Amino acid sequence: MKNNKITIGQMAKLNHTTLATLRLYDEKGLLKPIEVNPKSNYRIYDVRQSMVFHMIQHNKDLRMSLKEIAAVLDKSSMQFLADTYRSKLIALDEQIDELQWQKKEIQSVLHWNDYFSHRPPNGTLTIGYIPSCRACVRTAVRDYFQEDFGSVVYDLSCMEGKLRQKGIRGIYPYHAFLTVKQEDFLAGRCRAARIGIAIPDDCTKKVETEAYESNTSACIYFEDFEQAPAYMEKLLAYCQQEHCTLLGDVTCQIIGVLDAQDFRKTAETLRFQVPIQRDDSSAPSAESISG
Amino acid sequence: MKNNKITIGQMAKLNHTTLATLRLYDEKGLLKPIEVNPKSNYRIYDVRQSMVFHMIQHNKDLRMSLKEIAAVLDKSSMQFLADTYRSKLIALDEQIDELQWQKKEIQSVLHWNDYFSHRPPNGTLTIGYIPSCRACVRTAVRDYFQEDFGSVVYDLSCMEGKLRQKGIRGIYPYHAFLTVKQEDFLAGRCRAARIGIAIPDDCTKKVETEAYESNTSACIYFEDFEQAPAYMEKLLAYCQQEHCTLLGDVTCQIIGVLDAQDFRKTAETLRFQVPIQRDDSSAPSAESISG
DNA sequence: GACCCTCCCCTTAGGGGAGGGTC
DNA sequence: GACCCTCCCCTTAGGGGAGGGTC
Repeated sequence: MKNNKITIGQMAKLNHTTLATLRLYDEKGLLKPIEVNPKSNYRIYDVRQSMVFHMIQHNKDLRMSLKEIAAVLDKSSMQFLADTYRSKLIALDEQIDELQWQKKEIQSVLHWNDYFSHRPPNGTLTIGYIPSCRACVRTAVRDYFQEDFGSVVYDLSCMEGKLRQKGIRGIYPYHAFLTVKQEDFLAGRCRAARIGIAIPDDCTKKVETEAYESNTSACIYFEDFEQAPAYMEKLLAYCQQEHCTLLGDVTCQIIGVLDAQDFRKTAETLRFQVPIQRDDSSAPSAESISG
Repeated sequence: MKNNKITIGQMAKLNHTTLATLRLYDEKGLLKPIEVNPKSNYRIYDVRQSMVFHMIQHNKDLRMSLKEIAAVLDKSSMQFLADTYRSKLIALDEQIDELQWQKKEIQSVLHWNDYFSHRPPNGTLTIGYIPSCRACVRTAVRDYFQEDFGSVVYDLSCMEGKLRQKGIRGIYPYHAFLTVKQEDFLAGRCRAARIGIAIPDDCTKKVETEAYESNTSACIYFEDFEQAPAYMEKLLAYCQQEHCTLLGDVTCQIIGVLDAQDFRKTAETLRFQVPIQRDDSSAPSAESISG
């Protein structure tokens, strides 16, 4: 080390970096050697340039791009540095929020995964608790049950696209559903009335939603959208047999859309559900549907 | 839309994405069209593939790479998906910690920046508060004051490299210092005894450190390392004039290392400081150094 | 005429060579 | 012999063309 001069190899070793990095910084104008041998092109650095290297490295630790770092070096202004850092601080808070969202989202998918893995088998009839939610809902412009699941997917994709534009993401696995009016259900007509997507609690201010109260529902699980009418009939029969009074419209809840054996294929997992009240007296009441 | 079949353009519009993205996913095997016209190579998708696209998009929102997503699709296993997500959760916590560190680091640089901008001018003599710290310290193997600032930079870079390997970063702007023994100071010998780097409080367990207590010090600010001996003499004269009793060794604190006008150049900003007790009585005590 | 195709070049921050001079 | 040089290719997730066929 004569006059503080060192070779690129010594510079790299001193700063625990590589030749490629130093050459890149030279090329990008971040850190140029103080001297270049004109015939061999050998780079010569001053030891004190380690300080500049440390500054660059520190700024990289703060996730700044080389371009941003170059701008700071070019300006060489404390004011500019402070301004840059202050805007970084704001961006950092947003990034932390983003990571928190990702955590929450992963946890909710893990929960769904667990739920899906333990869902009742095809055809199961039950009476169960349905939690409340808020949902973005549209009137069905076509009768999905007369078409096929593709038309449901199409309309849901359109709706999800609009939700995304409003900053609502993570609607996977689909918290989506169709509804069938109670009168159609009773008449055995499997006809879609509305289509909806449940919205996470913290996003309900971003879009217009409707409240769905928690309730006790009679449910039937099934796995083929085309068989929906048949399963709806079974649910109706079940309600009659169990002496249920209907308290609202029927929902066709979409539980899963991907084939559990091949995620690249679609396979519906569905549940018809209708809020009910069970008649404990054997004598049927006026609203009872037991025939 | 015949039989749920749509063109690549319709698929892109439906999912608010681009042709380039769909072609890339085709190439990478993430999402292949159900059909390709053999003579025109036109891609045909099934609307229901939107569901697969949504899954891909959702996983991208969770910062998964296309390779990771492809692995999930290839395995098509709920167990594998859950395992992937659980390891993501752990990684996310680390990333959040990292962002929190960056915030803290930026705030500390902003604070330093403010301090640096308001530092007393060259040659200022003061008596002031010096906060406590813990530092990683080495015996000086050469006398920096007889060489030049390059040798300080060299040794600090070596020390910082070792600290980095132990996971201690962000030692910028340099919280570094040299020390001079009290006896040398009194004899007017500007000779380095030790070299040290202050360690952030939350990292003191990662490396062996020594405690430096807070104190009241007589200080002199200066800006040229080569002039250190002259400024040390001035500090000594000041101590005598102010009837100070020395309470420890002298520290040559490095305040800044980069040129405030050109961040690519080095320019030292320094402060000699020595812990003292001021003798309020005009009669000098035994330890007093007033001549 | 609108839509789709396949190249091809570009972006970040280097890593890892090959082939050839230099201290 | 160890060190350094300049290409050159590679990685991510597409964006933005050009030039040419297709519905």
